[in-house]
Amino acid sequence: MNDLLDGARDSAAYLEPIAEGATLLRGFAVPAAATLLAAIESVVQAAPFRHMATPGGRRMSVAMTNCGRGGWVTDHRGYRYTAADPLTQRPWPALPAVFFDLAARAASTVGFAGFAPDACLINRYRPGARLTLHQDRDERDFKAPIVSVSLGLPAVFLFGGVQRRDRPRRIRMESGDVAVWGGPARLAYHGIAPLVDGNHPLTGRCRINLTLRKAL
DNA sequence: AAGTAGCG
DNA sequence: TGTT
Repeated sequence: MNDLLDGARDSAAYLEPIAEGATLLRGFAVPAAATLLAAIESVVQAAPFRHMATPGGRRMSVAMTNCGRGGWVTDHRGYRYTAADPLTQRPWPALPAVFFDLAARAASTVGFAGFAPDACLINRYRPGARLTLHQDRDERDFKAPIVSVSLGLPAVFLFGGVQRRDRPRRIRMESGDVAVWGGPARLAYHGIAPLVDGNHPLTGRCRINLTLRKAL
């Protein structure tokens, strides 16, 4: 299992700058992808995917679940991190070591040493699902970066600036790609364009995204 | 301290 | 969102 992670160092992974403080690691998670998928399965068994509601009452097209000490949730009361899954009233499943290690290593590779995530949001995109431009600002402190892992179908990642008016770049994310943003880019607006239908050997007709954060 | 990852 |  460690050899899967170590393998990333020797694979064809390469870095691609997105913006100041934001980097794309292409192919970084390819060697660990199957292991990550297995861990996702076990999380979902305890905390199933669900479509949360925005404070305005709209159902999100992306299905979500969480693992780690904190889980991101939204409902009519707003956005926040909770220790327990509102669906089951039980604590969110533990953060799998393979998630933690991958995120810490990706962060350290691009200059964020000591990243210790305590929350992982798992997003499932089916064809047509999207995330409009938003900032991640529900975390306690913004010193820690965000690490985002793409698995399955490709998607167009929209990455803008810290001002909403900044026009986002469109970046194609493929399975095994990892985006890391922090420092001056920590509050950058970002999103995902509507997922294009397709079939991926790993996930079938969907894309799974892991977003690791230090939230607490 | 009001509004929000959605909508047209 | 609710409340000093």
